[in-house]
Amino acid sequence: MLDIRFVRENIDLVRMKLEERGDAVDLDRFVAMDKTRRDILQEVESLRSERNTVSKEIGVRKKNGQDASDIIARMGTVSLRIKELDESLKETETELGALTMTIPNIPHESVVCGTGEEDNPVMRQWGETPHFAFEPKPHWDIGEDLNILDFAAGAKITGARFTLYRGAGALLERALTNFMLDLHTTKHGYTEVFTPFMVNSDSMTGTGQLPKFEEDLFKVRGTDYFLIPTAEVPVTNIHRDDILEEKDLPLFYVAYSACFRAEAGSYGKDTRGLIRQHQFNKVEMVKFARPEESYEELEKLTDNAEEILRKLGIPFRTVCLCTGDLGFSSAKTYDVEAWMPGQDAYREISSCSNFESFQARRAGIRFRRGESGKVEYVHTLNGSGLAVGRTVVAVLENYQQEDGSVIVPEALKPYMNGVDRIVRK
RNA sequence: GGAGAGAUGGCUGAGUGGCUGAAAGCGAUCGCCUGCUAAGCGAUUGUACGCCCCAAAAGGUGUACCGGGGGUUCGAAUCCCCCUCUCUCCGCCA
Repeated sequence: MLDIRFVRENIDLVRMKLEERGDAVDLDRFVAMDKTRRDILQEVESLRSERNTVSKEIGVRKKNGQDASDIIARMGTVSLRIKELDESLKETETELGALTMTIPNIPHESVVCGTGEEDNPVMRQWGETPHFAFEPKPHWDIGEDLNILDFAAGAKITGARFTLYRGAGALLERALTNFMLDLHTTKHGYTEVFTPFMVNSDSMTGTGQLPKFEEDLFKVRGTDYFLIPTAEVPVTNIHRDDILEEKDLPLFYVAYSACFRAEAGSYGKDTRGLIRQHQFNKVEMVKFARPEESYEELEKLTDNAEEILRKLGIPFRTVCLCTGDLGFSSAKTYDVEAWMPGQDAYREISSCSNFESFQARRAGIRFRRGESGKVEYVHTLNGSGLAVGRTVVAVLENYQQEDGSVIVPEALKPYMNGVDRIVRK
């Protein structure tokens, strides 16, 4: 959610910035509704003021045994009018609120203009892509040949886009999760949290999934609850409606969670393998920062994600999403893309974003400036550190051997119960 | 799932229709006092939105908010209805 006053006062700038994203937003309607709201508000508030004053007078008269029927009758009319105005105010605010909720964030000035993925500039690249003396296999073949990934079983148990991990596969997923959590908590200064995997609609609204993207979510029948598409939602909402102390900022949280995505509209995309699942595991980093430090924190956050890949020895590149590819709530996003030899492509494995005050405003997350005592919105940031399933993919494809086995990366060995090579059993 | 008790400011806790944005205490901040510390004294101490002023900040002013929503009334923290959450007991359960 943008600052309504900022939009009101910088309407042309906002219009221009949103056009860069390629989104059509009816800002004229927004401005008109905003004006209507303030007009009604002024009228109803002055009537309330009158009523408050006169009601006191009624109280005084009654106490003194005087007659007050004339002003009581008058206030009856006033109250009726207030009720009418309240109703139209509510209507206006509901509509204005709905409209406001559909306006995306303004891209940061450093974000390049573009229309899609192909326009994302590559910021850096790390690692040598491995050379194979044989044709590298995609992970779905590696996993099935080693009997550690069972896509058929996942489909039988649940349906498409669900996978059963078996033996060393399940161990690998768990090892990666623990490796990531340990690195972020012991080396990068994050506090680990473990959250509910279902959240209510207020939480989903706070981080921007609702109301616009309900079709991407799984809703729990008969409740107001949704399965989380990312731990970003519960973790960011830890501080919903809070006023934090400046001295406590920045706050760093890391959380493992299962993530659930309906993947509506992605039919036919990545239908094979682990890349696009309805359920996957992810370690998520979330930060709450002062506005003046949030971009520095974004760089560090992205580096924290990249560090996992460097330690695992997996080549990657980092791109900065252009205006046309930027997510709804984000002002700036880096995607970290791991090299997947079996698919001969870089694939997104982490997405690190600065939301500035966009989520904070929706979710009411503020902080008190030490000196002035003034209350301001914090900046929220988050990034995957990393998507665990996709990291399994990267490990399998980068460390595959000609005999079909997979070598366990050095950094992961302490987590693999002595398994240093995954072989068919 | 059944029965009961609750939800008020940073915290504890008064408040059953008007003078209560909310007593009192604690905490916090600033000042005074004081060899130091403690004690004492005084002042300040919520958020949101609108309007005025304004370069901005500050300031002024109005409205709303006592878990959430609706109702009664000239007027609701206070009365009525619905919901949520917390606590206690019983049942069930990993």
